[in-house]
Amino acid sequence: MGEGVEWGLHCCVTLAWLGDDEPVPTARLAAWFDLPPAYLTKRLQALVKAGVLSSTPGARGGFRLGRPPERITLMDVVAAIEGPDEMFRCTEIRRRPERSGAPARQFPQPCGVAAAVRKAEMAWRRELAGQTVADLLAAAPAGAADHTRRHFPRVTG
Amino acid sequence: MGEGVEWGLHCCVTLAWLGDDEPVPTARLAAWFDLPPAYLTKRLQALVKAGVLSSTPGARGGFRLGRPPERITLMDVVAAIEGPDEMFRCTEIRRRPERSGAPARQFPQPCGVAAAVRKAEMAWRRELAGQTVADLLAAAPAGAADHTRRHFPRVTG
DNA sequence: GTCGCAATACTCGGATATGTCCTGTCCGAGTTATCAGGG
DNA sequence: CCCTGATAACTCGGACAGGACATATCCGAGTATTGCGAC
Repeated sequence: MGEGVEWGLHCCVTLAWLGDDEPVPTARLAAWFDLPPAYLTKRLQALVKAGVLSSTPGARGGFRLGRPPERITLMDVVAAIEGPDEMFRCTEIRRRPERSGAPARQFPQPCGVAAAVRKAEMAWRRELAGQTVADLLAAAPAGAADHTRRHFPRVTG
Repeated sequence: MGEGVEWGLHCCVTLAWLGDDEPVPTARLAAWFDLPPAYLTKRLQALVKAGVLSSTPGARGGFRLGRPPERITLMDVVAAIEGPDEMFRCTEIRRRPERSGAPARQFPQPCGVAAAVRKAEMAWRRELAGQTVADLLAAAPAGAADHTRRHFPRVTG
């Protein structure tokens, strides 16, 4: 997993705390978390394309949540940033004996090995899809939202 | 996930089918699956170090299963090949506002974001640990073992 | 005031370095079986 | 028949090259707000 996932999730939580009265520019988020601004922008754009965030261009523009926190699952964020492809890619190794001279056979689909690993992968995805940004907000300590709302605007971007 | 995982699992299944009367050299496995021999060796060595396989040096040496298939979980193979580190690494982004001028706070440990993702990661690991190579053998089609035993020795390494 | 115009502050998308890790190869050292030759 | 030594067949570990992908930066284009000046 790239670290972009961590960035994305923390940005979502922060945006939720700040509310969506007015959009937050990337420069501020980058300054807050001490991240490279240009690169963070790329990641946020990916979240916009997935509908997790919405962006408003122009002066006083920036990013805000694309929908309420209860409807943003961790799976949404991970999928948007890491890309849609699964972590286990079956290259059909099992068929290669044919290249090496063995006679062709009937193979069940999918490959048993691939199916087994994918079962685990589905558990991972299901667990991610079962948690929302709202859950993260609920689990955060009491003063966290206030602390953010108080000091975020003061950070020099 | 690197493709080494697929290699490792298929090799385990094949080794199980071939039985452990006599060890199987890497060159044969590589020829069977049409894989780069030197690189496959590296992966098998990792499995040996984890106890999944055992190796016998010298002429007529090679690899065989390190323990019965029922006691080799998919987690064992994945951990041996992919390494012990978790896929999500928390870099404690949440603390960085302090660097940017915000006052220090008390943070719960672990970070809520990290905990949420790790919960999903645990589901993935649990699912992998719940399946063994023996399960893969049981799920394979009827003739697969025979087919392998018949044609494997004929492949020119 | 208000209309128009320029400057500013943002996002968006693409092009481009840089770095890190996965993939793949090679070589030397150690270990064991096999085999040939001499007693 | 047995002992000995050489050869061959393997694993093991490290060093190293190449390429793919993640990381990071920069620039031009588009868009909205703000502010200024003229009427």
